[in-house]
Amino acid sequence: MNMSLTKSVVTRSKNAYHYGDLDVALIEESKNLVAKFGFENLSLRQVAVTVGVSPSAAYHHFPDKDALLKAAARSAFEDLADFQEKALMNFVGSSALAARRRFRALGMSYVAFAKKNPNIFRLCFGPYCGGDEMAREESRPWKMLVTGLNELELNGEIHPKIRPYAAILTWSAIHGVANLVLDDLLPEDAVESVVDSLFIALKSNGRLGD
Amino acid sequence: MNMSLTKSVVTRSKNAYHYGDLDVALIEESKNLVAKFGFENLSLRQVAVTVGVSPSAAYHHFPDKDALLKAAARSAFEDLADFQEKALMNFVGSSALAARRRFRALGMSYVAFAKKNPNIFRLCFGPYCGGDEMAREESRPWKMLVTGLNELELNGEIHPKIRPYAAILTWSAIHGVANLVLDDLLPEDAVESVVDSLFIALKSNGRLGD
DNA sequence: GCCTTATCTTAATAATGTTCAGATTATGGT
DNA sequence: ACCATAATCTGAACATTATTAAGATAAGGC
Repeated sequence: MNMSLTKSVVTRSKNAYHYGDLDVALIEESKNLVAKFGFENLSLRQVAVTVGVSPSAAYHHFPDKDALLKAAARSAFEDLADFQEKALMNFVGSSALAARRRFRALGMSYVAFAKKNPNIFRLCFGPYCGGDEMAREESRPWKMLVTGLNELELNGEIHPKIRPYAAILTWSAIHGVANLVLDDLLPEDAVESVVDSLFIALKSNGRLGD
Repeated sequence: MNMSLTKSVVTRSKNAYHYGDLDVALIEESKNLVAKFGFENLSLRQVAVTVGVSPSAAYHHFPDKDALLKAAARSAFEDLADFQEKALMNFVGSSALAARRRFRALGMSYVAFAKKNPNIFRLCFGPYCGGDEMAREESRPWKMLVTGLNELELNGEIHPKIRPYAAILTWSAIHGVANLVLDDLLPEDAVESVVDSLFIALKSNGRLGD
C-alpha cells in the first residue's frame, strides 16, 4: 500500500508548510481540549501537536499561552451567544406569551450551555475572560437581554419600579445560578427557581411564565 | 557577623526537620501566592520553597497539586464566610431596619470580599471549588443568608409569593454580579443596583433599604 | 535502647512554556 | 519571470514545573 504516496498527494499545499488559518485552528483545538480537560490543564504543546504543527509555530500567531487562551475564551463567548440566538428562534411573535417564552429561553439556554459544557463556560468567564476588549454594552448576550426586556415591557410585564434594574438583576441572577450549579453549590432545579422568581420579581403582580 | 550561627539557633526545633503544621502552612502560603498571581499560575514548588521546605515534602500532606489547591479553596471559602460574619456584627438588633441592614451587609460584604481580592474569590468558586465535600446546605454563607431572610420575613419584608425562591434568587444574583463585575462585564455600581432591586423584588411594594 | 512510623531531603524523570537560529514558502515590485 | 523581503514553520535548546523513588532524620511506643 503506497499510503505515504497517497497521503503526500492528499495533504495538498495547505498542509505542506503553510497551514492556512493556523490561528483559528489553534483556537478551535484549544476549545476542544479545554472542553475535555478544563482550561487549567490546557497544554500549548498538545494544542499545536494535535493541529499538526510544531509548538513554536503557535508563537507566530499568539504572543504566549495566555493570549491563546484569551482568544479561545472570546471565541467560546461567541459560541454561547450563538447558542442563545438559536434558542430564541424557537419562539417568534409579538404576543406577551411569545415575549415571556423568549425571555425564558434566554435564561434557560444560558444555563443549558453552561451545563452542556462546564469547562467551556468557565473558560468564557474565568481569568481569561475578554473583559476590556469585549466592551460590555456591545456583548451579544447583553444586547439580547436588553431587547428581550424591552419586549416584555411593551407587553406590560415589567413593573416600572424595577425596570431600571431589570437587565443587571437578570444577568446577575442567571449568571450566578449557572456558576453555583456548576460548582455544586446549588441543586440543578435552582435554575427554574431563578427564572420563575425573575418573572415574579419583574412583574410584581406576576403570573408565572408559559 | 555570625548570622548563620544565630539563625541556626533561632530556627529552633520547629524548623529543624519536622515543621509543625506543614499542611496549614502550605495552604496559607498557597493562598498568598494565589492572591498575587491567580490560581492558574500557582506553583507547588514555589509554595514549598517559600514555606522553607523541599517540594516533595508537600506530597506527604497532599496527593498532588490539585488537592493542595482544593484545600486552599476550602480555606478561602471559610475566609469569605468569616468576612461576612464580621460585616454582619455591625448591625445588631431585631428591628426591621436592622434586619434590612444586615441583609444588605450580607450581600455587600460578599462582593466586597470579591473586589478586595479577585484571585482569592475566583479560587473559592472556580475549578477547585469544594463542591461535594462542602455540603451546600451546610455552607456558612448559605446559612447566614437563610437566617437573614428569616429575619426579613419576620418583619414583613418579604412577599409570600416570592418567599420560596428568596434564598436561591438572592445568592444567585449576588454571586452573579460579583463575578460579572470582576470580569469587567458589568460596571462596579451594578452591585448596589442588584442589592436595591433585590429589596424591591422580595418585598413587592418595597421601600428601598436603609 | 530499639523498632516502627511519619516526615523531610536529594536526585531523577517527563512534560511544559518559551526562545532562537535557520529553513521554507508566499508576496510584491521590477 | 525573477529577486528581495516578509511571513511562516521547524528543530533544538533552556528553565521551570509536577511527580516519583530511594534514602536520611526525627518522634513515639515498647
